[in-house]
Amino acid sequence: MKIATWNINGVKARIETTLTWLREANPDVVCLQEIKSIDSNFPAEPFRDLGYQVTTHGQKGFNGVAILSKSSVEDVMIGLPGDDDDVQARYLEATVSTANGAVRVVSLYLPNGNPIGSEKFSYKLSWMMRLEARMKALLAEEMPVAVAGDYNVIPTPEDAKRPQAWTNDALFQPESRTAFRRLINLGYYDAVRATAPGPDQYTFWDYQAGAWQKNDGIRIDHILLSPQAADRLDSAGIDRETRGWEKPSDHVPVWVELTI
DNA sequence: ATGACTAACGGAGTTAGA
Repeated sequence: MKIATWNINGVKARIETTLTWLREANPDVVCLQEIKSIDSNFPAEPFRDLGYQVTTHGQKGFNGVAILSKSSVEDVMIGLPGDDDDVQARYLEATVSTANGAVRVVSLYLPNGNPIGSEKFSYKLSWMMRLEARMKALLAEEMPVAVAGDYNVIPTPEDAKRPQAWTNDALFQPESRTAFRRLINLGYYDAVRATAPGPDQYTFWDYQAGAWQKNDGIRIDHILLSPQAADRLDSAGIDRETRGWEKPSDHVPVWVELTI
């Protein structure tokens, strides 16, 4: 089972790009972020035509996540538990089943958190604490779990071309990186890092200042696997070539292949 | 150098991204 995640930066603007990549990469499950669409406006038909069941959790104008799946989808959970006042559409969870087994799949869009010291930054950190609680509960299920999405965290200096340029950014703050390590230390496996070691493994390049041309990127899109999923990990990768396409997202897809 | 792009909303500039 191939599970991918991609922050497409607007489904309306990215529909053709997304469909082109789906035809080439042919993932079984796709987690989308920043669909920037309410559920009723999401263009589900072209995805259904490619064989996907479509589950969305959107809102007007920004944010919004989705899960596309070629096999059956059950037990959908909308929103990250822990704060009834949080109205931002950033979290979607569902069980994807085949004849060979089931995987609990999360599509998340973690808050950016800039600028440091603002309410947005404290929202990011509290959101990550809620995520830690949820991911701990998921481990207790003792089943394959793939927590995929745009984490908006640069885990280590190796995950940026110019780490010094991010020292005053919420994505690279010690608090953000510690919170990410706490997720790993629950017992999750950073699949893309493990299978794409070394420098220059990036998933985001800014639209500005020729970042793509200079490979001035960062690695902020991650797939964390529970032990039961990591045991089934065959391969993982980053589809960086999509960043060079016409009308690209500023993020590229990352994916894992599991024996399920 | 908080600039540089891009998308959504709305119908001109503002908000948000990272």
